[in-house]
Amino acid sequence: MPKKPTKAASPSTAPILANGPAAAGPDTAPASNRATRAAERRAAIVEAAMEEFIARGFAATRLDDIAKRAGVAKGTIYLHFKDKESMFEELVRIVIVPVVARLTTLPPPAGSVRDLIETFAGNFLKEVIGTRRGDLVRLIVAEGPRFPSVADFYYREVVSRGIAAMRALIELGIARGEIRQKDLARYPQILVAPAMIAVIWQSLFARHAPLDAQEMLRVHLDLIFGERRTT
Amino acid sequence: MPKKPTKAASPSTAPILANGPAAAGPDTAPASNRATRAAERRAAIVEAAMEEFIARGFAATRLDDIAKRAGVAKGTIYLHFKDKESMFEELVRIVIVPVVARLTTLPPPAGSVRDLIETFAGNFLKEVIGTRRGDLVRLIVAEGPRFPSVADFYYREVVSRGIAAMRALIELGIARGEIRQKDLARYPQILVAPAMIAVIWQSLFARHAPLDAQEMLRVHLDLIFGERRTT
Amino acid sequence: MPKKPTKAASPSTAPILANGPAAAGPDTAPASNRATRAAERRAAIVEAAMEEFIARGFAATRLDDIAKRAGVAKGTIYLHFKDKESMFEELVRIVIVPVVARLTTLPPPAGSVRDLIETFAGNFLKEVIGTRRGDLVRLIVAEGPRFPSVADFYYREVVSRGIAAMRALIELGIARGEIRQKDLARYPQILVAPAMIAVIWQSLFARHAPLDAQEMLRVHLDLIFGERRTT
Amino acid sequence: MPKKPTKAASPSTAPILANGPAAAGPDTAPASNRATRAAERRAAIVEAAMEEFIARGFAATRLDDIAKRAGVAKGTIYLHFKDKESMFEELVRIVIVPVVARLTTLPPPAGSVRDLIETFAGNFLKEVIGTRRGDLVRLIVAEGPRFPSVADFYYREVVSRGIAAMRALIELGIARGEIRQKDLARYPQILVAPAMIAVIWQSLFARHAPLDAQEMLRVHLDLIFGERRTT
DNA sequence: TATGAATGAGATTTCATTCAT
DNA sequence: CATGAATGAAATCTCATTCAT
Repeated sequence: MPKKPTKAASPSTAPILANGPAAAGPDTAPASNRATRAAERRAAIVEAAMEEFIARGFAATRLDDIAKRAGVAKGTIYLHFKDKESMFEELVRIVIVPVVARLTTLPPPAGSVRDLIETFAGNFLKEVIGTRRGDLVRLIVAEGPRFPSVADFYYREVVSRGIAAMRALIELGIARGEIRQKDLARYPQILVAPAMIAVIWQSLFARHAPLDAQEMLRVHLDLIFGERRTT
Repeated sequence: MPKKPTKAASPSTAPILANGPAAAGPDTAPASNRATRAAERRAAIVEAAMEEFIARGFAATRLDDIAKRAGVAKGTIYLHFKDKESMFEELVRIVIVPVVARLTTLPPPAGSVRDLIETFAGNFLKEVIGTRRGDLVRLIVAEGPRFPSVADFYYREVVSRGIAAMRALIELGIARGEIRQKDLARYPQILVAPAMIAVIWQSLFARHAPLDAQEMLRVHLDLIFGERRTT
Repeated sequence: MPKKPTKAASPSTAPILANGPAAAGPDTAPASNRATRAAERRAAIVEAAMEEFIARGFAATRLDDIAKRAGVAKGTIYLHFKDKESMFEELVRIVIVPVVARLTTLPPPAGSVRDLIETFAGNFLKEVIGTRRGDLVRLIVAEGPRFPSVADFYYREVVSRGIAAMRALIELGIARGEIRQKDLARYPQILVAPAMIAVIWQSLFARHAPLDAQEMLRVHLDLIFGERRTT
Repeated sequence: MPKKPTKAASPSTAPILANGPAAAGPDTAPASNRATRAAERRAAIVEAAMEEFIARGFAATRLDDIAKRAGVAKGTIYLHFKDKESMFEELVRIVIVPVVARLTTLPPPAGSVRDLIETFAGNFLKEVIGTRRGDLVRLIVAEGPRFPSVADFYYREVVSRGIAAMRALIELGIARGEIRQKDLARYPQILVAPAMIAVIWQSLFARHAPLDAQEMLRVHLDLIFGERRTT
């Protein structure tokens, strides 16, 4: 087995769960009450588990390593999660839910559809491609078949909503005359395909041939909206 | 862990390695000489290992199951492969090489570029999406980061060549006036992105929302070549 | 292979590590705190491993048997030792160190050199020949070539020191006129050779022809110091 | 396990079984008839097995390696020996018998007892210490307890005879007035002890502190016979 | 007679899970 | 609540032995 890279492969070292004091690492100043401490520990476990699962996949991840990285004892993990499997399943939920929550409170749709999509793609580039969150996508692709509940959840919460949102945007674009090909609304996957490819490419082939995701997405949007006059 | 489905999840039950009598299953009539028998066993192991790796991933696959499925004793595997890891690495090579070989002996480019690509895409649909070979792509995406040599090999043998071939086709399309957007040649990934997405979609979400890959690819090609007059 | 004699061949059943309550067997009353219990288990493993290694040699010893004999689970061994090999290497150190420690705190040299050596030889007879410690010497002879680190350690800690001590005694004997042959100081091995032979003889040939080691050593000392007038 | 030294540790590379065309290596010109060929193979197996057993001990020796070294197939070994165990037992006999045979046809006792013993010791030095045959002695010491039949055989054929021969020599020396200490005849082991120590020393400690066995034996004989006037 | 591919019991080692402290 | 030593089932890998060729 390729020896364990103690550090995750991802260039981004920012925690996958970002926000609030509860997400702080284990060496933070001791919080006031019991409940807070427990929440901190739980957050540390989630964070650590995510890193390990991303770096090694479900089966090859050791609870020992998660515990070490989270700065807790092995037994502590079992106070928060039933077992390794359900930990993995819960984890995906825990990590994805806030992301979805943020997406559903989108900025108000202003400007052209292309601008909307470009803004969205820009965020996606910044926050997903080449980050831990991108690795999470790859993790779900990798483990999905063995964790139908994970695949189900991901489809329900992320994919189906994303597809619906894209379809709405496309239809808006068609209605406004920005997009000429009506059939595109039937396959919103086409709109996001290059972005997904970019995510995977970064994980696997970045060191062979770096990919300028931003520029690729621009070319792709030109294909859909027509090339821009001015830049 | 989702209890082991002895049968692979893949809908296609055709062997991933297709050709010749040597690839026959273990219940074939006994062949003449020892060398042939050995080759048969080896092929059975490769076939069985591929199924198991696809169904469970590298770490969760048991050599015991591979042996059982191949109809050989556990020790026999070690006559053909050094250990589990190098078996996995060799396996990917063994399975991919003939595919690449077939691709490089492509039919002579005749007709329009769109026709060429459509023919190619048709083959791809038939032979990859929803088949074991598609699952293999997903497996490589899943295990690539832990098996850099596999990712390297796959990039070198499949991805870089595929990208080059696509770029050549795109440039031909541009030269002939079939494709208007010149920038596309810089990102051939855009051309194949929907096909890759289709592969992954089939593995993960087919039961939630079946995807008509053929139709999606047609829409995508319309985007690139312009919509067809007649259908 | 001569079927496994569950009990060691050695006549002495006293533990090779003698001292303190921590060395007690597994069926002792449970001690107070965890650290003590862990130390007890470790001691039990060391004791059991020594017995098994002596009885069967390194390669033929099964960790299963060590675990059974020590009254612990197989996995427990790996909490204390990295693997079988380093267990063996550590074991020799663990067992030898206290012996060496005791030897270096020798009784103050009093009386004639011959008396000194006879006292020493007497202790050696009682504590080494025909005991587990004697078997340990044979074990080191047996496994030394395959465990250079063990041979090194044994040479450094035991042999070179023993040789040096014997040389000092011989030179003292020469200076006092008790020993006439000056060259003996160049080969202190001659002084201890019969004792070593006795150790090996007991392990291998005792049942064919018992050897009165004590008497043999007396004859040998007569050779060196001259025969005693009275006895 | 200390990685297998493909070459034996012994400095002497001469075969342990020395003589006659039947002992020739595997790449000798093909002999005339079947029986000869079979004898050659058997000899090659014996030779190879001895090397491997000496280098690794009984349990750690692989039949595969013996076969490879002997230049025969693994199955061939089973045409000559029942199994690994009885191969080891027979081996010791096969190797030792001719040695004993040679010893029993000793040169006629001429000259002083000391000269006799010195001649004998000289041969011993040349033919045993630091050679494969010396390693064989160590092997018997190592494996004896697990192979009582080997220890028995060795005691019967070599040790008891050697002891008897030494005793006879000692008694002759006493009768002739060369040896003054009469008790020595009761412990002929004392006579050979330094030689045995030298054998073991070479195997284990030669690289830490080389031992001039010849000189040590001379000093020892001086102890027994008195120091020589002239040299 | 000789081969060496195949076997499968058995060895070492790992690691998710438990539970006394 | 938290711990981490202990467990033991299960995994990988080895190798003496067999047997069809």
